[in-house]
Amino acid sequence: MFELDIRSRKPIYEQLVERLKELIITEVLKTDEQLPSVRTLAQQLTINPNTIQKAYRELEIQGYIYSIKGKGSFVSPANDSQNTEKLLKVKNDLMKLLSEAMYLGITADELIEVIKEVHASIGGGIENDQN
Amino acid sequence: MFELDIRSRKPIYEQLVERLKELIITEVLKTDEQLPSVRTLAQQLTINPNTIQKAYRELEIQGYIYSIKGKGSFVSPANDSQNTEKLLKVKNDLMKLLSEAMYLGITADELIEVIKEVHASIGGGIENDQN
Amino acid sequence: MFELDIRSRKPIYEQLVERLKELIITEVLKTDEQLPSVRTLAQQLTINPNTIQKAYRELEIQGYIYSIKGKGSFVSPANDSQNTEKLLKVKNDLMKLLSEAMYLGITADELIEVIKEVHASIGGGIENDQN
Amino acid sequence: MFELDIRSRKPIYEQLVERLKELIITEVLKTDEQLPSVRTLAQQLTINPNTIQKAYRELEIQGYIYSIKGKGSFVSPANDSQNTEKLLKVKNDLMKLLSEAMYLGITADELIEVIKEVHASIGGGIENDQN
DNA sequence: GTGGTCTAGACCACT
DNA sequence: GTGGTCTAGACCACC
Repeated sequence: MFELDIRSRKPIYEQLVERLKELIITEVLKTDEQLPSVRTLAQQLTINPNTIQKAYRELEIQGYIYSIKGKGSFVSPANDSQNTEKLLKVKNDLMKLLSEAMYLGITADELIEVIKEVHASIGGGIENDQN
Repeated sequence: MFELDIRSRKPIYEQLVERLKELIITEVLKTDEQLPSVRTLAQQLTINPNTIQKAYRELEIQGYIYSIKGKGSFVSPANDSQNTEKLLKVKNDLMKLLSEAMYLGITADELIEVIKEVHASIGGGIENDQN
Repeated sequence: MFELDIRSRKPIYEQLVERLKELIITEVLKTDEQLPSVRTLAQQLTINPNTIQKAYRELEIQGYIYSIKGKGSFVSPANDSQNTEKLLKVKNDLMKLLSEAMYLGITADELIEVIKEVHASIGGGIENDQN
Repeated sequence: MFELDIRSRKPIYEQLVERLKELIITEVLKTDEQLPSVRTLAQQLTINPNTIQKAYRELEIQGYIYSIKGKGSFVSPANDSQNTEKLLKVKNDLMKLLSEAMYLGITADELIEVIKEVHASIGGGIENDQN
């Protein structure tokens, strides 16, 4: 469920935040569902509880979850602004990466192929025009 | 020309690398053109020369520039030998990012728009659709 | 353990990189084993920590070690994904060097001897001749 | 005749030294043959005369050439110790590179192939066993 | 405690 | 004057 890469240069807590965001956005974790407790998760992932704490705090700040003292942490109701904000960021990143790919000489065919591959592996989620 | 955010969590040298890459990709800086000298740029940005050094070194490793002791730093030609492997990496990143975008529900129209925008800002470098 | 020549024309950090690579290749330092901390090693060698840093960073780029903030630096597993391209580069270098050796009149016997020596000091890692 | 790589990280004068050594060892430049004058070569390669000077001085120190004031620079008589010394260095480098290749998992077959390729492109210069 | 970034200032090698 | 290396010492982020 959580594929943490201990060797990555990206801090563990950031990996956790990203992964949990993804689970929330894709609604694997549904609104008001309880997240695993800090200690449980720490034990499961053999990771320092402080690290989990930090991830949860970050998620709370960003509005993805809310915590109730003595009870635990829960998924916040979906918020459109979250999604659109993220989409904007992703589109921006996409532009940067596309620029780089084009500079390096990616061909239109290759580009199409990449898109098709992704499209197949996801299986829709993108409205397609004619196929 | 260089908008550095000294307070950002992103290290200054990384910001520099990104910005310079952008200038090279968009061909504001052209092949074999000389970059500002380490010291000059350092003075201009009121930043330590070592920091500029680090950025230039990183760009050299990534193949975007080459430096010659006693002469200066210059933009590498776009079609280098190591390009193939770099393209492979970028294509991989592209797939990840596209997956994410599709998960978040990017529409085909938006995607096309992004591609067109990039295409316009670079001005070819990708074999195109209808000429 | 580390014989650094402070007077050599070769930068200290490069000497460090070479030496550490050697230790990793000969498996004196084994996969996931922790390297001495930047500060510790700096003190031991009476060298500035930044210099050690630079060496470690270089080794990380080359894929021989990985570093985790707050934890330390560790030996990367030998068979990494990026291995193929590295092998290609090394094979190329090997060809150049072999050409030079042959020009200088190295004999087949000497060549075989070199290969055997290396083979012995590593102890396999190459599928071998007769077993 | 001189393929200098202006973009290489290796200083130009070193490239010159290496190239000239090679020409002398392979006897393209024969004993007591006159080398091109500093100015001529500088003009030919569109390089600063000082750089040529430095290369010639280095070659003189290493005993590959001798200079006569007012006449020019000439190839020194072949010296066995030069060759053997260089061979030793090359063998050492070969060992390092082979170690690395093996660590990266080069197979015996690949190694043999590399050797054969070089052998073919040189066309002997190595005493061969059976073919 | 660990790695990572940055500064200020020095020195060297190369052109 | 250029890039490149090194030091001494500071501060931050992470675990």
